[in-house]
Amino acid sequence: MASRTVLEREQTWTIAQIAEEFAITHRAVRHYEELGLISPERRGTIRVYHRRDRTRLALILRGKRLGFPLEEIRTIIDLYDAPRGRRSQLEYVLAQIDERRADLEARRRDLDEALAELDTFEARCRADLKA
Amino acid sequence: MASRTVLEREQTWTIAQIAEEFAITHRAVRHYEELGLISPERRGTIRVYHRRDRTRLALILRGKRLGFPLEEIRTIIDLYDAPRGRRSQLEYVLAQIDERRADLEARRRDLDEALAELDTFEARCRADLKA
DNA sequence: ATCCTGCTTTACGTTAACGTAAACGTCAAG
DNA sequence: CTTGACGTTTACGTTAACGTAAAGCAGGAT
Repeated sequence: MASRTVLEREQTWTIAQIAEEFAITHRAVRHYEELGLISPERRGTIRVYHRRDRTRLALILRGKRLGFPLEEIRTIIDLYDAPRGRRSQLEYVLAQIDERRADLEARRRDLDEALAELDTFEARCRADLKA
Repeated sequence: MASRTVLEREQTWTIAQIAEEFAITHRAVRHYEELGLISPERRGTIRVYHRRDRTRLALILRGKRLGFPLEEIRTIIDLYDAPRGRRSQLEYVLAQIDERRADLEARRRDLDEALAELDTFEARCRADLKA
């Protein structure tokens, strides 16, 4: 094995690696950038992705799985690294968090209801099987 | 108060009432019908909605809130009143149920993670406030 | 008879989230 | 030096889920 650089000077990734790892296309990655969801470094013309971008991508994809539109996802994840500086800002952020939480909890209620219905439905099916 | 019909001969609704009650548009209701998600009775040319349609609409809207595409929602709710007759059918349905459950549970994991992150993020904000 | 209200169909428009193709720069390997 | 392998921009295409007219029927009120 080749020796590693002793000072790991912050790892970076290419767009191909990112796409591969997150199982999406280059196009999708650039699309998220167009919408301002990520903003990779540029070395000349080429995009260079850092851990920060990967974190954001993970959040984006989870947001998608949860059914949020990309624009909304952007405002949400922007919250996370907003400059939590002035008091007014902080209070605004806290309010936003409350909204988000309410939204997510409503979804969880829906989800739990759906799961419960699945259960009772499965029970009916199993009963039919024995008959 | 006017006297009610003693034999309540199964209540029905017009498209306007349905749209109003579920807070959606006539267009959306018809759209769901085009995709085969509901199939109201026809009296002449006019659509007549029964309780069955209302049940389905509720399921549709919940599916939407959970981020499922309409086509998928259709196959799901069709399951609910599939002719649970022959054994082979039943086993197929049970398999489908398992898939659905896996899907929903994955979503719940995502959701719970998101909520957890919101919590820790809120904590950080509150800490900043005291500083 | 005519007008209004509610319902209908037909059909084109719109937004979101990419897909897909074209056309071009670049750098290391053959 | 030319050929790939990757990367880039530009731009039109596509699917989903309706929105939005346009145009017409049907039955009750005026």
